[in-house]
Parts: sequence; C-alpha cells; structure tokens
Amino acid sequence: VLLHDEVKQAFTEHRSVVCHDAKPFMRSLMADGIDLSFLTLDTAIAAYLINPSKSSYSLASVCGEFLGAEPTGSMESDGTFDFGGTDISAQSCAEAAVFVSRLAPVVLAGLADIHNESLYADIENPLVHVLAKMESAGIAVDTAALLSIKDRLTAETQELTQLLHSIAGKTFNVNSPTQLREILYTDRGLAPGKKTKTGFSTDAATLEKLHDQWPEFIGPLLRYREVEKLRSTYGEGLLHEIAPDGRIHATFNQTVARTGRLSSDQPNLHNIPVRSDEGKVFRTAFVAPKGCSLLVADYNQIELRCIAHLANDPGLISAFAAGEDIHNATAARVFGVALGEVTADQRSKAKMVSYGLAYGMEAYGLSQRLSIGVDEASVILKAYFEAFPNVKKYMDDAIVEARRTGYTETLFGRRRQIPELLSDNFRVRQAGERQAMNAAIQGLAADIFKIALVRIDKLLTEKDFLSRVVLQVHDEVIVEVPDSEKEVVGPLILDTMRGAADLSVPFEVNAAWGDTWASAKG
DNA sequence: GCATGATCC
DNA sequence: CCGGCTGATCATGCA
Repeated sequence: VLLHDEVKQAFTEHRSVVCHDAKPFMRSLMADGIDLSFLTLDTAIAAYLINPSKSSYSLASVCGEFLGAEPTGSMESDGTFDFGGTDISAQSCAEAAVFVSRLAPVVLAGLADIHNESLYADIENPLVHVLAKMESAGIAVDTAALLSIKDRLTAETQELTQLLHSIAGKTFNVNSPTQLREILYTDRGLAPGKKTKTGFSTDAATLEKLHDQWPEFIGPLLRYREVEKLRSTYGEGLLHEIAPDGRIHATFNQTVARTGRLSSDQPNLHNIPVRSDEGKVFRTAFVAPKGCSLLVADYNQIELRCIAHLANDPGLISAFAAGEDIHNATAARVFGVALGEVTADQRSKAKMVSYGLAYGMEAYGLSQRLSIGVDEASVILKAYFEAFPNVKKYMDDAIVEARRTGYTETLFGRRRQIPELLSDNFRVRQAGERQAMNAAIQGLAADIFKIALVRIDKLLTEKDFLSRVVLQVHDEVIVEVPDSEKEVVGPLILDTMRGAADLSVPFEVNAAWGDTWASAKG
C-alpha cells in the first residue's frame, strides 16, 4: 500500500507522466492536494486526434485498435486514485499500466504520421490540466434562486396540465407524444403534418403550423413544452448537480465532439438557455462568490471570421476589417442595396444565411430556418454566393479535397475523416458533404478557442493571480475574478483571446462584468 | 435501449 | 426525386 507522501512525490516530481484519460485522475489527485502537472502523453487524447470519430476511447478499445490486444482486467477504472486498493484492483491497474506503456510509442508514431505533434503538445496536452482545474473549481450557484425559479415553473406546468386536460375533455400525459397524437389527429381530427418513424410528428414546428386550427389547445401546449423543458432539465437537473461546496462541477470532455470542440456533461453547461428571457433567468443562478465578479468574454462571430479567412473572401474580410455590422454588410451585398438602406427583414435573412454557412447549409435548411419556401431560399442562397464567390469556391473545394483524401484538416492540422462521402446512400453522402464544409470551420474556431484557454490559464497561474476560469462555452469563457484583480486581469484576458491566432481578419471579443452569468451577458 | 423533442453553439 | 442543416446532452415515454 502506497503512502500519500510517496504518491505525491511520484506524481509531482516525475517529469514525464503518461496516462490514458488523465483528467479524472488529475482531478481526483487535486482533491487530495496533489497536482499532477507533468503530463506528457494522454494516450486517449492522442487516439482521438488520430481519429476523432470513434464512439469510445476507453483503454480497452484504443488498445484493441492500436495493439490488437486488450487488457483482461475486469475492473474498468473510474479514474479516481484508490489509496486503500484491493489486490484485485492493484493487479488490473498494473496490467493497465503495462498496456499504456505499450500504447504510448504507437500513438506517438500515429501523431507523427499526420503531423499532429504540435497540435497535441501545444494545445491538447496542456488543455488537460486546464480543464481539470476548471472542473475542480466549478462555478458557484445560488441554490435559493434556483429553487425559486424551479418552483415557479412547477406551478405553471401544473396549471397548464389542468387546462390542457379540460380542453381535451380527458386526462392524459402531456409529455407523451403518443397520447398527444391521439388527441390531435384522432380525437380532434387535425390534418397531420410530417411523419416520424413511429407516427405523426408533434414537434414545435409542426404544432406551429396547426396552431390556427385549434389555438386554445395548441397555444397552451407549446407553452407547456417550453416550461416543462426548463423545469425538468434546468430546474431539477441543475439542482441535483450542486456539490456540497455549493458549486457545480461539470465535466468537460476532450474526446467526444468530432469537430474538435469540447463537450460538457453532468451537467451540460453548454446549453443553458439564453435566447428566451424566461430561460435566461437560469443564468442568474450562476454567481460570483462574495468579493468576486464574473468576467464573461466571448468571441464575436468567430466562425464567420474563420470562413472569411479560409475562403479568403475580400468582401467578408473588408467588412470585418472595417468593423462593420457583419449581418448588415452581408445583407447590403446580397440584396444589392446601400449599407444604410438594409431593411430589418433583409438583415435577418442575411444573418440566417451566415449562421447556416458554418453548418454546410443548403436551401432546404435555410427555408426551414426562415419559414419560407425552398425556392425562395434557393434564390437567397444563390445571391449570397454571387456576392461572396470565394466562399462558394471554398465550400466546393472543401468537399472535393475531402473526397480525394478521405479527411478534412484545420489550419492547425486537426483531422476529421469523412468516409460518408463515399457512401452509396444519397442522404448519407450529402451529410458527409455538409460535414466536409463544416469541419475545417468549426474545427478552426475550436483550435483557436483552446489556444486562448491554455494561454489564459498559463497567464493567471504564472503571475499568481487568484482569478480562475470557471466555465467555458465554445467561444466564451467565464472567469471568477477577485475585485482587487479586475483592472489588471480583464484586459489581460481580452488581449489573450484577441491574440490567440493571426488570421486575415481581426478578432473581436465582447466582454462584460457581473455578479451573475446573466447580468454579465448584455 | 430507442425515439422524440427540447436546449445551446 | 429522395429528405433533411454542424456539433453536443438530457428528460421522458414506451416497448
């Protein structure tokens, strides 16, 4: 049995630690006051860079792929360090260690083959420690505020349930699409919209179309859906995740998203509502502790800027360089009007096209977003590509190149294989084309953001600031800053984010201070 | 365990 | 003509 001090010495003084999925382990050691800061290789993350599309990066599956053999140990590690381990766990840990040591040179060679050494060493590897610290810090939550939000929502769902039962003339489970189908399409005899695998759809888009045929029922039903989602996922869900220290410690996954982005679970803090005022209130429950403020800093239009750079499109580049309202500038070009003559409708359409671009948009998707016909959407899309011809060329080239090589690559060398491009199935192939257009864009944004995160942490650590990054949402960081450090730390963070990469367009970073995540968001 | 429908970027 | 937007996570119902 190892003593604490020996463990501490081993992990803190050994200059080269190789590990498979180091973060949970790091976080567990952190709780015991041990800082594993000399990670040199995480074989799970290396395997992810080599192919980010796998469904699992467990030690067994990675060994199976790279070594053709798997550990036999029955105990799968939960990543925590067990000071009082049994003989059985000691045996399987030892076996796992042997496998990791065999794996290391193989995945290193794999990284070298695809020229990912610096992507790994400069970005992904240091990020492990940064994320472990972020998870371990967690974000402070105002439990009372969260409870009162949840109670209000619960009361409203109960009222709405009563109302819907009385209008339908019977009691039923409002959460059941099956029972809703019966009421809408059988009892009431509404003309069904689109179908799902199991029957007629009852999703929000379908209900909106049916609204005028039975407004007194569908109105409250849509409202119920909205409120119930907020109550269950965010009200109940977040309350369950508050740790004894009054903070939420989510997990940030580094090997899940195929584009290179991070994901968050337990709980997912990447989809806390922001669009509706009603949902946004949950952000008031994420707070700064006494004596601190939250700095919320996010990249403005980072994906569009990536497109401008990658496509080398003069129109987009000059609009960004001039600091113009990008949707207004886009609309002016697309609809052929002067900057001052753009209507709200034109701007909103241009905005939707811009959002869709990063998703590998086609006319159908745009038509759904804008609630217009596919033919009208095609006209807008055509006008867009005529106004920004390099963007069109970039998208076409991305597909051709991905089909030729089998993968796409970001500026920093992050790869994503797209075998779907060779599928016989039209639908699958077209999904592959969208991925080919999207991957280098979203992936580059992810690379840049990860660089910023690593640099921000390095800066705060090296200069012994008490400020710490507590949350990250794709293009946004939330930093808990003691009031005494606000003046110094604020500008440092913004400068770091702006300087994370050197593209042909400048980065713009929006920043706001607040006592809660909500008040910080303009 | 899969399907549906919600949230976010 | 097909048939549906990138990437995620979670709650709930239903077989």
